[in-house]
Parts: sequence; C-alpha cells; structure tokens
Amino acid sequence: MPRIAQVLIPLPLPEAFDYAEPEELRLTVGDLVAVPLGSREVTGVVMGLREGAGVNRRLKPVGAQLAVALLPEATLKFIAWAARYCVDLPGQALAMTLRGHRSRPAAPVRSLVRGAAPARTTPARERVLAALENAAFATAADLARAAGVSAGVVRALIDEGAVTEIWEAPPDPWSPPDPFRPGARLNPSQAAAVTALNRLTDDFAVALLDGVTGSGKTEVYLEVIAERLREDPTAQILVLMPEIALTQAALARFAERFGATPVEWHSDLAPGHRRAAWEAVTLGTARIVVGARSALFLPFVNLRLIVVDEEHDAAYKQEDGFIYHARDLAVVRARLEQGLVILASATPSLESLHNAQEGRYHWLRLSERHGAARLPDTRLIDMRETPPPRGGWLSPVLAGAVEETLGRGEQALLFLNRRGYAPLVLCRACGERLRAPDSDSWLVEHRYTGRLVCHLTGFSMPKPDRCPTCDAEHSLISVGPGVERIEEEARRLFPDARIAVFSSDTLTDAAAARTLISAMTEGEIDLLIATQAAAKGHDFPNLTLVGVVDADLGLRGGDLRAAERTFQLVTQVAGRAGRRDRPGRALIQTWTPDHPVMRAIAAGDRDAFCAAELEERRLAGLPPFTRLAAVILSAPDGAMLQDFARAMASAAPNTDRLDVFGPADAPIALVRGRRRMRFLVRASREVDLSAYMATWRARVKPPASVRLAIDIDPYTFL
DNA sequence: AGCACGCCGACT
DNA sequence: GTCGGCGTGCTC
Repeated sequence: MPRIAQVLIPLPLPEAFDYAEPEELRLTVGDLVAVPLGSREVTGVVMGLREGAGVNRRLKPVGAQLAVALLPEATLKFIAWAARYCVDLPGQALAMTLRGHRSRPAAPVRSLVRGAAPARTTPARERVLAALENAAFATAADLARAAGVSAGVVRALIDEGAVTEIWEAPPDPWSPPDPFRPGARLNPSQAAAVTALNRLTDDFAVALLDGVTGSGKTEVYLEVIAERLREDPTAQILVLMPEIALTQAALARFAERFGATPVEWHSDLAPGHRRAAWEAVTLGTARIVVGARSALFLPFVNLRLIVVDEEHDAAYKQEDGFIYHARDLAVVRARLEQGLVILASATPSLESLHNAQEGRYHWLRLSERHGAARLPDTRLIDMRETPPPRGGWLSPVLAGAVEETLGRGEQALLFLNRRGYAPLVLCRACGERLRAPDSDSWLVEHRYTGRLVCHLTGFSMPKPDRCPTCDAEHSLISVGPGVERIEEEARRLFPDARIAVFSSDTLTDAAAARTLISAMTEGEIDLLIATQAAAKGHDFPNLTLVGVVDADLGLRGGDLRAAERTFQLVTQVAGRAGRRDRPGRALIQTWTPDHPVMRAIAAGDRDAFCAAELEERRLAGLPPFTRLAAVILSAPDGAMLQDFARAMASAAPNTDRLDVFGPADAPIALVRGRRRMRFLVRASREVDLSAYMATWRARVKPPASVRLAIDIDPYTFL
C-alpha cells in the first residue's frame, strides 16, 4: 500500500501538503525532506504518514530525505500548539524552527597536517613537524613563523608530501559543560531554593524564582542546571535572556561555572555559527543553550529545563511576524517536554506573581542580598517642591547628591529612558509639532548627528533652519529632555567629571557596549547617563548613586502595564546601586509623589505595590484576571481600511463571554505611510480566545492591500 | 515566500 | 507590434 506524507512547509500556507512517498524512501514523522512546490523545490518536515494515494489527483512525490537528524516529536507538537495559540499558520511557526537549518553552513577552512614521513630530517624540519602536533595552521607562512624556520623549509615539506592540507568545517566555539566542577558557595536562602527546585524532577512544573536584585538568582539556577546535567547525561538546558547584551555576560558566567562556553543563539549569529548551533541542538550535543527568545523554537531532543531570566522583560514579546511571548510559550514547551521551567526575576510580572499566589507555580523567594550588599536607600524627590532651574531637568537635590558622590570618588548613574536630545521639536511661530512625513509620531531631535529621527520607522532628516510649515526662521525649539540633553546639563553642572552616555545610539554593537561596561567597572567613568539599555544585569561595584530623571515617564503611556513597568524599571535601576560593601542610594524624581506606584517604590514595598495593582486590575477586568487579544489592521488607504474594519466588526462571532472593542484608530495611527486600526478583545479566562480569534479571522477576507495581524496577550497597543 | 499569469504603458 | 511594470492568486 503506498503512503502519503503530510509535509509542512515553512511558508504561510494554510496547512500541511500531501505528497506521495516514493518506494525507495522509508520516511518517518519528523524527517526533513525536499519537496516540489510549484516550479521550485523547498524544504519541509513530515508531520504525518498515512496509507493511500491521491484521491482525485496525482500527488507529487517527495524529492529526497535530507541527511540530518529528525525534528523531535515534542518540537513538532510545540510548533502546532504555538501556531494555534498565536492564531498564525503552522508553516510560520515551523519557519521559526528551521531558521537555523536554512542558513548556510560555514565554509570549510584550510589547515595543514602531517603527511607521510619525510625522506630526510633536519632540526628545522623537526621543529615544523613538532609545531603541527600542537596547533592548526591555515597557511605555510603561519606555520613557518610558529616553528621559527624560513618559508622554504615548509614549502619543501609540502612539495614532498610530508605536510598536506585538509579542508574541514571550522571548529565549534563551544564544548561540553562539566557539571561536576564545584559550584559557588550558597547562602542558606539560595541553598533552600536549589533543594526545592531539585525536587521538581521528571514532571512538568513551573517555578517562580523571585529574589531582589543581587540576591543571587543566577547561582541558584546554575546549580539546578548542574544537577539536571549530572542526573541525565543527555539532558539539554535552555536559558532564555531578554537581550543579546545580557547573553554575552551570561556566557562568561556559564563558562566559569562549567568550564566550557555554552551554545549561543540569537538573531545576530553569523550564518555558519547559526547552522552549527542548530545542528548541535538537534543532535543533542548542545547541552546548554543560552539565547534570545527565538531559541525557544530550536529542535531540542531532550529538553529538561528552561530558565527564563528576567521573566518580566518586555523583550520576550515578539511584536512582528510571528507574534508570541517567549515566557508564556516557554511554559507550554516545558509542559510538552515534561520538563521544568524556572522563571527568574527581581520584579516578576504580575501575571507570574498571580500564578504563584494561586499556587499554579512553585514560588521560591530569595530574601537576603548576596554577601554584604544591601538594597539601596530609595527616596522620592518631589519635583513640585524642589524643581530644577529653568532650562534644566535635574532637581538641586539630585544635582547635589551627584556632586557629593563624585566628590567621594564614587560613581553615579542618571537614568532616563529616552534616546536623543529632545523628544519633540515644535515651531514657536505656528505651534506645529514636527512629524515624520509618513507617520504620526513626533520626530526626536538627535544632537550627535544633527538630525530629526522617527524612532518608530527610522526615518530621519537634517534639522531644518526654517519651520517646514510656516517657513519662519530660527523658530524651532526643542521640548523635553533625552539622554543627550541630560549629558549637556551634567557637563555644565559637573565640568570635571568623566561622563559617558549609554544608549542604543552611542553603542551600536555588542563590542562597544562591552567596552563601555568595562570602562565603568574599571572606574574610568564617574557619571553614566543611560537609557534602559543599562537598566539590567550589570554589576558596577563602585556605583553608589542612581538618579531616575523622570519616573513619571512610564505612567503617561496610558496602557495597562504602565505602572508595572515603571515599578520594575525603577527597582531594577535602583538595584544597580551599592551591590558590594558600600550602601547605595536611589533618588527618584517625580511630579506625582502621591501616586501609589511612587509610594510603593519609595517604601521599597513590592508586595504592597503588587497587591494594589492586582486589585486595580481585578476591578477593571484586566489581565491577569481576564485575557486580551488585539487585531491590528493596516493599509495605505484610510477609506479602504475603514470599510474593511467595519466589515470585520460585523463579522465578529457573537458570544456573551467576551467583549469586542473597536475598531479604533491605533494610538499611532500612521506608520510608514500605512494607516492603522485595531480591535481589542477581552475574554474571561475560561474562554478559548485563540479559537474565537481564528473563527473570526476565517470569516473575513481582507483585500490585498489590507494587512491583518492577531496579537494574543498584547503588551503594547501601538 | 516565490513564481506564474495577467492586463496596460514606452520602446527596438 | 512587443518588452515589462508589478497586482492577484496558487502552490499537494
């Protein structure tokens, strides 16, 4: 009986396609295969096999079975689950998994090796052969230099065949971890957490590892990783990090603990490394993978543990293409793998905290700060009482504290989560606010480059001399501060201080970030002015003062997580101060010191903050007590978009268990020349929101110019 | 996602 | 008369 292979192709196709299994191939579920699609050949994966032949048409045959390991069953299940949950096509989820396989393998490199024994030997020749025993050389010149002989000696050996060249794949930058090396000494609180986590074996479990900044969460999960690796010699571990910059620091930490660099995974990997890492994961030779959110889709063979570090971080949410939240999907993946997930954070998301409180997650709290370090003394600066001088942004209280800190030879950090010089440029003559030509968002002034930049689309233009609207000359004024403007003010206030700015504009790549971080650690910088790029993960021993320039910033956004984000950010930033023996101070500038968020920050009382915020969410019917989904529509033509949005509204399936709001203009209604509208759906927790959204989507057919995206559990409301 | 097929403007 | 612009639709 012939068989039909159901092949999923990493393209936005509605379902897996049927192909005939050729007699000479014995396919299995999970096989990667080449199949004809239209006039081309693509790679797909066998999702199922059944007996039969094409019913009313002849099926094309599978072309070839590709010579790599299969995609494990749990990975296939995860792909299907993720696609259904995110209301996207399974092929799109598969594309996430196959990204590493599709990238080009590293080109082989030449290396010189010993060949046949030479006809005669001389001391120089012996030195060359000895050098080859210990190291690999790509060129004859390198080898000659290392052996301390002339190039002629090497050339003669090559001509004779005593030295030959081979071409092989470059060596992998990682090696197997050794979990038997001794770990760090743990304090009682850490040791208790490790014991509790090590008890959660063999079954699906979620643990929230909840500990203040500096309490040593990393040591705890490193020991749990070591234990999993010891007890199961094929166990694989995935550690997710919100950002590549953090990944780099983490790699060093892992290398120190396990005597080997773990496998790294993020979107900036060179194609050759990416391919090698992907293959190491499917073959099971990659034991520890440290990566950004997309690592969650890698085809692990025996994934026993997932650690989601800084689990509250919004960077886990992918906002375009396949829209997903890596923390939420990590929990699902662990369930399918029957493994453990550790969600680690000093400021857990309200969702995770709620799950812990309800007993769905194991809750491990690390109370003590590691070693002698203590939490910083946190105070609010009431900007109404001690406002900054005209044209400035730093209250005299904060400026004085910086002065005093620098005077003691200690370091200070001023935090403002806003890039550029000024977030808004307006014309004094006509009142016009400058916007990008194809967007509704304001243009941000950057003084380093002398340009106006749209942070949403990347559009930029030189700052004009005249107002583009009314043509008045020298009428443009910069409104509000960005980090560049704080730097200007700081240079005026502290002319002798060594000042540096840490933002994505000053640090274009990971190497630049490392340089700046080490300059800060070495004490070559006195005052660091930073956006959120510096808010997490780094440990600056001589930093004793953190000033938050505008703590109200996050509260003005008007979205449901504004308060939570502000609390997390301020707590994280304040946690930078005083991590060693010196006590740290955090000063928080706010115009609304009576806001519950500000009061909770000042009191350092996270539990009070969370309780109040959860109660507000419950009363307002917001997550985690309900679930949200968004539909984002965009099109170049506003009228057409509105027509479709209206049609879509009337196609919404009728249920009394959820509310559909909209269509409304998205808060930033024009992006890259496309108008945007959105719906927001709110459902009680028992409703299958994904199924509802899928049904709704299936009922409408957007015109070609209208793009429709569904975002389950949206984080931002752009 | 590609790649074909399709129906309207400037060229050897 | 054709070469080719990229809009719509299909790929087992």
